[in-house]
Amino acid sequence: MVRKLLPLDQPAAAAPCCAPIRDALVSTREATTLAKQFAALSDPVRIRLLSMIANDPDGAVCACDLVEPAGRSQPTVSHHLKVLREAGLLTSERRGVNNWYAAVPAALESLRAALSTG
Amino acid sequence: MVRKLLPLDQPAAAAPCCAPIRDALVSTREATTLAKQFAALSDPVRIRLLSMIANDPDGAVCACDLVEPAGRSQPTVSHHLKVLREAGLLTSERRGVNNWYAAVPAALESLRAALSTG
DNA sequence: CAGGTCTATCGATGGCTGTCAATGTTAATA
DNA sequence: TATTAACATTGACAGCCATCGATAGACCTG
Repeated sequence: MVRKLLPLDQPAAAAPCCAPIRDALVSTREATTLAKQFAALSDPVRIRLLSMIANDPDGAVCACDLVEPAGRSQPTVSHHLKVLREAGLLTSERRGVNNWYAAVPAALESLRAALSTG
Repeated sequence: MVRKLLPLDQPAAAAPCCAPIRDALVSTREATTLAKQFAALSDPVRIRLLSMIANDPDGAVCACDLVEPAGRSQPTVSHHLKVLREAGLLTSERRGVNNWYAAVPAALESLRAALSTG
């Protein structure tokens, strides 16, 4: 956790994927999309990683600073970050040797919308 | 899907379990609780089951009416309903031979809160 | 009581997943 | 170029999970 550069900008917005669960009947396709996103949140290590990143005052966190607080090995943390990124909840940007991760607020908002009424 | 009785009342409210992910750092214990709840939503069949139940005009659905639309065997549907019930997202009530399932709006609201900012 | 219906449970199975050690890859530095 | 640091990928393994057929239990009806 040595050579750092600048944090990255806030990522672009993500459109809501599906109709709200409590608003209308969810199609099989929509259900599959939603299930994948919720699956990304179905691990306590990933929840904590996302929490750390989303609450960072700079808006982005170097991967090197996530290994120790996560309490897992470096490959395992890298794996979890990849899952969160592929679910659209995180973006990553390489800056020199470091990899900076930022949350995607719109993606969380999209999931919130799926749990809402109307 | 024959012998039916009356639907059940709306279930009691569920208190929010954890601090919002985007509001403060989530502890390991909170992360585990949240992860379990999100895991209940990490399957497309369960998403659709929850959607069907939460959108029912009567507020409750007989399990017998969920097997065919779920597209899974009766034991599989029973298993998924159990997962949703144990996650606090559904309640069940036996009425004669039938088992009626109802959504727990406060539980969904609790998950929404975990994804909110502030 | 006998028979039928609804639902949960059991046992088995194939696939997925979290984890780590080892290795590969990329980039900065001497 | 050689070395070091940061990070991803691979391979392996154990545990979990979705699924179904078979079965059991509960309940109504005749």
